[in-house]
Amino acid sequence: MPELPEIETVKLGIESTVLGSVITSTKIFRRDLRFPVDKNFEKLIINKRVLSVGRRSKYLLFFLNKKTILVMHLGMSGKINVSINGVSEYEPSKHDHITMSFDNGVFLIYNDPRRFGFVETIKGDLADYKRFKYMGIEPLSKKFDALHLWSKIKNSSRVLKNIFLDQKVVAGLGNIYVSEALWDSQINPKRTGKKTSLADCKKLVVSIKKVLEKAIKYGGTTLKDFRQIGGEVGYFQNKLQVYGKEGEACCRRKCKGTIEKAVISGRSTFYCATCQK
DNA sequence: ACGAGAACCTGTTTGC
DNA sequence: TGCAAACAGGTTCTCG
Repeated sequence: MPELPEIETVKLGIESTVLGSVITSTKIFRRDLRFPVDKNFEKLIINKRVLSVGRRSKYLLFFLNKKTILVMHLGMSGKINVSINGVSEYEPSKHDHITMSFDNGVFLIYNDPRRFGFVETIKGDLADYKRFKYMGIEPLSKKFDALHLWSKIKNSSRVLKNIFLDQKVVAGLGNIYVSEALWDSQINPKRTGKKTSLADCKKLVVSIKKVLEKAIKYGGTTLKDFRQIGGEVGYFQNKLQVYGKEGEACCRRKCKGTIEKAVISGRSTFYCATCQK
């Protein structure tokens, strides 16, 4: 489910509710998530204050005092639900794995049916965090430009679909937004890195930023599971141009093509072979 | 050293 | 209708 825009949507929603609050209690109903929840997890976060909330790629970060960072990942099907007025008599629903109470009455529920997500804490410097060590650039950062991208891909014989799913190249794109950004650039997902020019990279960078920013503006994409923190769906699924649209007419002006689906690197990929070259 | 493919897990949709 | 297979937004591990 959640790619960069979905996590950013959650981050923006959660920030205003927990910023400056102290975690008063936490309960773990299942510890066997993608990685087992550390046995000291509760101890490590309780009585700590949220100094800020952040996001890196698809990871949600709670910067707590005493240099502790709480990391949450939502995997494919994860959700975070927040109620502002607390909850009395809480009974966990199916796939609720973790809850957290804050001193301002906020109650947070981490729910993930497939358990591909996880939570963990790290101490000290983010740069040393093992999952970020080899992670690629943030696509919405200023440093992500055509030259940067070109340097990463110009010698690669992999296809662009595959390259953009690789978090070591650009961090935060997933299966939906790769298809959308390639369509927006009019570049074929089967093109190799080697055959991608600097001028193409310019287009790709513009499209990636444009698609991600627009998706954030619309509160992310809800195909099935994704919810904003109050339970509302996102709205970007109404703005998708190719993802899930196999057999439909390409909606680019003057293009008479039809959207095709191909499995590339094991993932469904949607594109228009007529206008994406 | 790298890249493709499998694996992780549950729920829903598709096809026979 | 019923059941089995395929498929789903991500990441990590194994194997060639």
